[in-house]
Amino acid sequence: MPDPVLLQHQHTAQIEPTAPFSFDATMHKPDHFPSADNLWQPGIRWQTMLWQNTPVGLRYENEGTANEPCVSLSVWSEHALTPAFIASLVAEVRFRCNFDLDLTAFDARFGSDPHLGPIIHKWWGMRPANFGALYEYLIIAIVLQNATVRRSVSMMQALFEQYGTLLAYDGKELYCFWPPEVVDRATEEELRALKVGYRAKSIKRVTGAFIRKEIDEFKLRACSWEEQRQTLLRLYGVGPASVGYILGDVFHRLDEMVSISPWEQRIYSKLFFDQEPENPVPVDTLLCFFNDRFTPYRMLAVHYVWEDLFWKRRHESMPWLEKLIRL
DNA sequence: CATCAGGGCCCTG
DNA sequence: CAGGGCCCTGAT
Repeated sequence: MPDPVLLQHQHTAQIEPTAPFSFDATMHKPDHFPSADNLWQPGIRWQTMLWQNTPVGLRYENEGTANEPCVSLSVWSEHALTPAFIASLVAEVRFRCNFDLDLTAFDARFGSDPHLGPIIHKWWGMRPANFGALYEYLIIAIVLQNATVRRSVSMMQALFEQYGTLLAYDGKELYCFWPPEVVDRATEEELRALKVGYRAKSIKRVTGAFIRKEIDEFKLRACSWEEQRQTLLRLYGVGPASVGYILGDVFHRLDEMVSISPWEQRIYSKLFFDQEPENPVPVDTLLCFFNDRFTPYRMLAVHYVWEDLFWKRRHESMPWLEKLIRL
């Protein structure tokens, strides 16, 4: 391991998310594969962040309750930060973590639903969240493609070790994502040496699109849902499955539900129809069902059921699920 | 040892 | 619009 960059300056800010807010169910997603840029324990999430080209180490801490939410955000940096920098960073994490999401309409509509209601109350205030930048999510999406979880983890780790920056703060050592310029300078062969295989080409070309400013995360936020979809689909190596995740997680499209991959199909079949994975419900049937039941919150509704399943998995073994996850 | 499919996507015919 | 190929890895 390289010598970490020691972050010695610490700033703190208080954030009050909208109520209701579930800290743990929002700030930790048990279905995400572990990656060296973050760490979680109940009540605390550590997360590195490259903001305005400055690597920082974040610690989110729960200091509130579901109905009186309060998050204390500590920011570690190599050099002292200006108030303007902190302010823009706080605004950005408010967006990324969905701290301003208003769940009241969703809760009112589905809170007494026989299936969804109990799950909503169990994870009261949970919201979809994404802790990184669009560029970073794209890299993760590419690394996820056509690979088992174990392999995705090792590809991501190799990329961090080669191109990321190791940060030391708050007694932790975590990698920070690289700016696109760093991977832009790398060759495809260099990437392939990290065993990312044919994904090297996608990583290079997506990185190039950011370098050439063909895509801008902040401009894209203001675009329509379909404009966002088309812009993302134009990226080489990014198809409908990756775009679906990005529209939901990065752009908070709570009704996104377009593509269902075979493994998701089998899990949905079990969760919503109690069908065994061997003979799953057809994708079209699932899409119609979600459409009828959950519009305009198809992604959000499914997110609750999905996350509930993966939280359960932490202390309950579910052999049918283990088979589908393929570690 | 060989073969195959995996938490997709591109490209070709 | 269907299907082969793609890097690698682990399961069979």
